[in-house]
Amino acid sequence: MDADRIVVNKLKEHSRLSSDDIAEIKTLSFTRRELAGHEDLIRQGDEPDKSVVVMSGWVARYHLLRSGGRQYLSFHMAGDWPDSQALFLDRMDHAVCAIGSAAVASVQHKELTRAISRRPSLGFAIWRETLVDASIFREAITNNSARGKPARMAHLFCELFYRAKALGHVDGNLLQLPVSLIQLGEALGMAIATVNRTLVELRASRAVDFRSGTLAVYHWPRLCAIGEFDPGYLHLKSLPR
Amino acid sequence: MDADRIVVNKLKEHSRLSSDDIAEIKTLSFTRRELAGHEDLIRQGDEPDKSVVVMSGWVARYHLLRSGGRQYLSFHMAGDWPDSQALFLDRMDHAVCAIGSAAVASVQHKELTRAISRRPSLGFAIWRETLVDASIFREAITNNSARGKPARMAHLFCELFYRAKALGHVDGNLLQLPVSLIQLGEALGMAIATVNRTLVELRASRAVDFRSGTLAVYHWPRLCAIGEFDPGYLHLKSLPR
DNA sequence: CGAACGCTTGAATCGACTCAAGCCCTGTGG
DNA sequence: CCACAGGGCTTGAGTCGATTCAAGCGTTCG
Repeated sequence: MDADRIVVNKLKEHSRLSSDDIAEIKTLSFTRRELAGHEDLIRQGDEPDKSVVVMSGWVARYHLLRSGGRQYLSFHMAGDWPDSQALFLDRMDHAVCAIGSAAVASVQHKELTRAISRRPSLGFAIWRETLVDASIFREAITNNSARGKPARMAHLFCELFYRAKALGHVDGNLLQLPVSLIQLGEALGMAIATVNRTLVELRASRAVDFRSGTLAVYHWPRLCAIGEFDPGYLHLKSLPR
Repeated sequence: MDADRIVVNKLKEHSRLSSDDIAEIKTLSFTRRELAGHEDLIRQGDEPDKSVVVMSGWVARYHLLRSGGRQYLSFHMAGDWPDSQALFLDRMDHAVCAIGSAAVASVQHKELTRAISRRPSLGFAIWRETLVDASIFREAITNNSARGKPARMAHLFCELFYRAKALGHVDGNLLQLPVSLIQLGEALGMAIATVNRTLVELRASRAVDFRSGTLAVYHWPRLCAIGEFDPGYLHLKSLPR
């Protein structure tokens, strides 16, 4: 799929786009780039001059820790803008890497700001995109701080599945999600041993299974219950299911 | 101080404002409101039609948990826009309450969007404000997920002190911060007993003391070291100290 | 003066982490 | 084609630390 199609599709999740907005998006020139697994796309401290949209696969944002470890902050799939913030914040306070092989498309900031100044409503849509992003971060704070381990993991699964479903990336009850248990632990703030034990526990609930890079949702309502998941914070206009 | 002065002062932290931008800000009509301690200003699920700037005291954002408890997400002092996101996200996914007695000033969204459409650069400044907000949330994820208890608490103290200093709210080495230990625990994801024990531990370092609503910083470099604090994520143009 | 709230502290419990060993699968080189 | 090395996953045992529970103190406010 073309980058502009993906962008329009994504922004329509939460914003109304006029045909002029869409036409403006079509004028943007995207440059495609393929990424190998674990490849860094942007590093902490970089001052990028372009913004990136995910075209396929997954990309993640993370903080580098003093210890050398990572704190994963968010996961992004086709349609997401993992560095939309860089448009107005010069220096990256976090890094972005590929999770499994992925592809992205980048636009020059200059082009984007020109488009925004021509179509302010397009700017508002992208702004809204960054605000949803912030909302997801808030939920992550609560998730990692206030919920028990099984609920925490279930909540992440719920969110990723729900977002992927909204963007049409779910195949039946399966979602390809090539994260390792180590990365899962670095996202949820748990040691790898605990990640695995929690996974075993969740399997026993017969609501989800995550193994070898595939998330299988067997019982959505029960999974939501375990994860205390309420999708309101994702601010999607059309709430699937 | 007038609301427009406070707003200009705050936005100048990270954005360049032209005299036209400032003039536009001065046209906004703010309504002042006094808040008692613990009073809710905005509730989860609300659909506010105005934005709020803190005038004095502290305000906090929080998620209500199923258990009835709270997860505090961020603390805001005079100059901050604790609900800037509500401009473009209709439904509040979190609540805002006063910490101690506080005052806020509100503007109608309509007025604000009108001002933004007239002065796009003003919109960019507010947008940047929301992006810094998101950056602070990201740091909170890392703080609450990856750092040990003393570092976690020290980091929060560093952030609040640094931000307050930048806005001129610090008096010598003292910062008025009327949060209870319970609230501190609900922000940092620790039980109250642990909060107190960690406080004792930090006192022993002779770098900080927090008691009866006052934060005293005795040794800033050591406090930063304990909290692994690097202010880059606050994206301030002029970095004090 | 009594009640309520917030802070403090100790003791016991529980859960997560670390450490360690072993497994499976994959990819590589002999 | 098989052996081996490495990475990721799995699991158990022991340790450590945070939580819970509980009691007591101080201050504030009605």
